[in-house]
Amino acid sequence: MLSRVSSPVGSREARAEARVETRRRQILDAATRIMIRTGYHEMSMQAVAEDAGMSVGLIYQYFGGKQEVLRAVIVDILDAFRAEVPAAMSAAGDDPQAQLAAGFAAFCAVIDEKRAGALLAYRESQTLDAAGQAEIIRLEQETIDPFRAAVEAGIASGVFRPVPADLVAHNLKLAAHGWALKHWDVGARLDLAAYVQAELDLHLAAIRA
Amino acid sequence: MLSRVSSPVGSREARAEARVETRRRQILDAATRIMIRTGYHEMSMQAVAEDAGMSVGLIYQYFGGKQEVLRAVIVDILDAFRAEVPAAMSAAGDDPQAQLAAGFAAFCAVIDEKRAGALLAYRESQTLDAAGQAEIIRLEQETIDPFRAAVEAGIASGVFRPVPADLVAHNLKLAAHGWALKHWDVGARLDLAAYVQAELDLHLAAIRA
DNA sequence: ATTCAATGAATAGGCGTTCAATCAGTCCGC
DNA sequence: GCGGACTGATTGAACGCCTATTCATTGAAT
Repeated sequence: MLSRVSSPVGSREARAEARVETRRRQILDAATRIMIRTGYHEMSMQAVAEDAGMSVGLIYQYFGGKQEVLRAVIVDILDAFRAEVPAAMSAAGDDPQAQLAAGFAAFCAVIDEKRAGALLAYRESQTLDAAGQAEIIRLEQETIDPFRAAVEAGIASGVFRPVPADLVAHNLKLAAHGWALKHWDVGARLDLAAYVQAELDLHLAAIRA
Repeated sequence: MLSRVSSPVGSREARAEARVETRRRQILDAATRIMIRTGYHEMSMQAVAEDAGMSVGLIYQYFGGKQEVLRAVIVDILDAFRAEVPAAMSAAGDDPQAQLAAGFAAFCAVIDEKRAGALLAYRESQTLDAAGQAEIIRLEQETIDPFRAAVEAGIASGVFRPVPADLVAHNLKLAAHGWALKHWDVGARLDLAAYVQAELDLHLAAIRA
């Protein structure tokens, strides 16, 4: 194409792009709602169309097919983690312990907010093809890498004893996921704040020098 | 019915029962193999029949339907955990630390052996109806209750500081599951023994008085 | 007049489940 | 022993249902 060079703001192209974004979001939101209720395999494209207030055919204008919708839904959820956890940690100052506490609390908060979506990402991610799975792994590692970095900084400064930093990051991630995965169990006894507090106490005690 | 009172060993009834068990196992093994490869929804009953070396119709003689096959496969896997973990712990003597170490090692060993099956149980258990899910929750709690008991014993005897015992049990379970869930990540850096060792070090350090 | 978003009926394929038919032992009267 | 019911295991083609995807057509904006 390469038609117009430097299209003006508010141009036809810009409006079109905005409409595309709106449509994709409508579809993603509808698909997320339905999948949370029924899971991927029980979600019919007709149901997504109805929930999104459009026709089936239109979905295929914005996504390649059912599996691409799934991939987009999962990436959408994981993106929230990737955006918020590192942000919370760098806002927490220089103390590794404070960073870990802030990052873990943020992680759990996002998980709590989107509990159903987080579970969805968990259980449906193996439905994706290899490329989709690789993308998910990348997003997840980007999310927890700040944990690893904070632990290493703490070891270097002597606040923490020498422990495998990546394993600690892995454990913190598991504990955050655990709030969603085993909510039927843990959630019956603790609220979110208490869970975060108790888990932090344990995980920090495990590594303190 | 109530035909024969006290049927002799090797009677018609006994042989029939043995055959039923053989058949159910053939079906379960075939279904497990296929689901590990493709997942529940992509598993067709025709494929199970072929893999098990029998006809489709026969499966319906031994199981009520596809979902009942799934339930049996999952229960079969969780049963291995429930059998081995408590056994390892009570064989480990009276010291709570030794008990936790033995139980955790056994848990991880079974997970490692049946990694694909454990993941399967994880992924597909939400496909079950309410009764099936309740059974799974029951099996899981039975498996990890010895962890809780050991932690409480340790607190009572002063080896451990006062921590929420059920949360520690929950964390140990997560760490064991983590070996399967995040094997693509952790397994690249550690072997099973090293993982068990490192996790135990962290989890025990977290609770030691 | 042209472009492109939007529709939704029709297509095509897959699969869980059923069931009438077949097969293989077991029992019993002779 | 022996043949002929009888019982229960086994088969697999056929049925019925469901849904992802397509595409000829319509509608609206430029």
